[in-house]
Amino acid sequence: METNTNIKEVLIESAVSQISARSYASVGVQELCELSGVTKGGFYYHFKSKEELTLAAIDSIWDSYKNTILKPVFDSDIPTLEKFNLLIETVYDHYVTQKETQGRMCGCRLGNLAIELSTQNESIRMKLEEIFEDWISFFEYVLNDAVANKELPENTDTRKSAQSILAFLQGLALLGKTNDDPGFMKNLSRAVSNLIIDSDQNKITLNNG
Amino acid sequence: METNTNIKEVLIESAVSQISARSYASVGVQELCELSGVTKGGFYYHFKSKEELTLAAIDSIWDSYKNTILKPVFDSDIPTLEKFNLLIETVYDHYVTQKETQGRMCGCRLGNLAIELSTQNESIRMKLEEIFEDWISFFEYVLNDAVANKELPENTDTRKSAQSILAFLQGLALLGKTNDDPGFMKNLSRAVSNLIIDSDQNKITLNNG
DNA sequence: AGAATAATACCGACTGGTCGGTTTGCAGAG
DNA sequence: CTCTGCAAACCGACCAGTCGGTATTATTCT
Repeated sequence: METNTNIKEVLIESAVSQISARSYASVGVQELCELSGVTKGGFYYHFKSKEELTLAAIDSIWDSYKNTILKPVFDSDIPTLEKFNLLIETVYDHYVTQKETQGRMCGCRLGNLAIELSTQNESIRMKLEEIFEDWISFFEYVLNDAVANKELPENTDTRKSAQSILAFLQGLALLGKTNDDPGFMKNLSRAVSNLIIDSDQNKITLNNG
Repeated sequence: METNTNIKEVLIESAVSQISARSYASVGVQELCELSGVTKGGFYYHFKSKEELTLAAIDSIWDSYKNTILKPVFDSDIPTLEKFNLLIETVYDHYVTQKETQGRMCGCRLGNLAIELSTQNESIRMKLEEIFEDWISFFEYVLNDAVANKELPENTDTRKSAQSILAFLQGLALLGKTNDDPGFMKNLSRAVSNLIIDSDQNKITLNNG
């Protein structure tokens, strides 16, 4: 007999959308089952717990962020610094769309889970820690490339800069969510590049600034 | 008979510490009562709901942040830009202490509630929106002062800069919480001042940079 | 081939417990 | 005798997770 492979995927999709729109705690397994046309038994046949489903949902969110935001932006053929400006603009557009389609600005799906669950669920915390590390490493790699291409000076602290940029993104998402308004990111695309610093914590002086 | 005014305060204190260490959803009214030596009847005599207690807890947190962090830092007699550097260092110390005393890095208590509840509880969301607005206005006021004192140029975008600084703080707290490590803020004190931008979104060129 | 057996994929009623909140009881002060 | 300031018992709703059962397919044995 074949597994209906859709069940897992449909449940993950429901989990992503519901948990993102509300919170982990407020979304019930029963509710997820009803939304997905699955019974409780079906759920627990495929996932051993709500936590396990959430772990799968987190992977799915991260894949989606990489494919729909990071890759398009950083594969574009523009100078490195402009890529980071474009990133902010793309994320801004993303949140505007979110607000239009869901009626709400829900912030970063990973940041939301990180804050809600980091002190409560160690395996989820660890997964998110790894993902944020991937995210930071990705930025770091891009910046290292820019150093190699002489777009940035040798003494650029690419690690700290990458961390700062992710922190800035997460913070803007938090404020945007609180105000239910993506506007916090508007007109800040150029501000990100200010977070690229050298090893003495001074801002990099740009050629094209 | 006199109201035991301690009950409200003790409950608020318990709520602040428990909700900060875990989450709003995971902390029960019953539990709060037990920790505070109060019965449920007592609780609901003083607060009409868990939400109302939380609203009071949020006020208490904001008061505490203002008195123990913002005032000491910004009342100090140093140049404006160094105040922002000092802010980051002070917040870092705050989180280090938090981790030592509670065994956990729990992030910003207001940011945590903002992310968990903004999509679920409109009155809490509005209260946090107001508090963040106060916070931003405070930074903005400090920056405006610096412009008036010629510490910053005329065309400084104090509003956007203030927003960016708060976002950065919140983002660093989020990453720190996820990694259960305040280290993200270490050696970033000088980076904040990079977020002070002019009306063309260029970083302010400093005299003392 | 065909019967017997096993494994898979799923169903939905049910369990023990927790939730926020209510109702009633009651001691002491005015 | 009443009103305040609680205490204690209680309420229905809901929670994640379990369990006995079933239908369908795969495998083994003859």
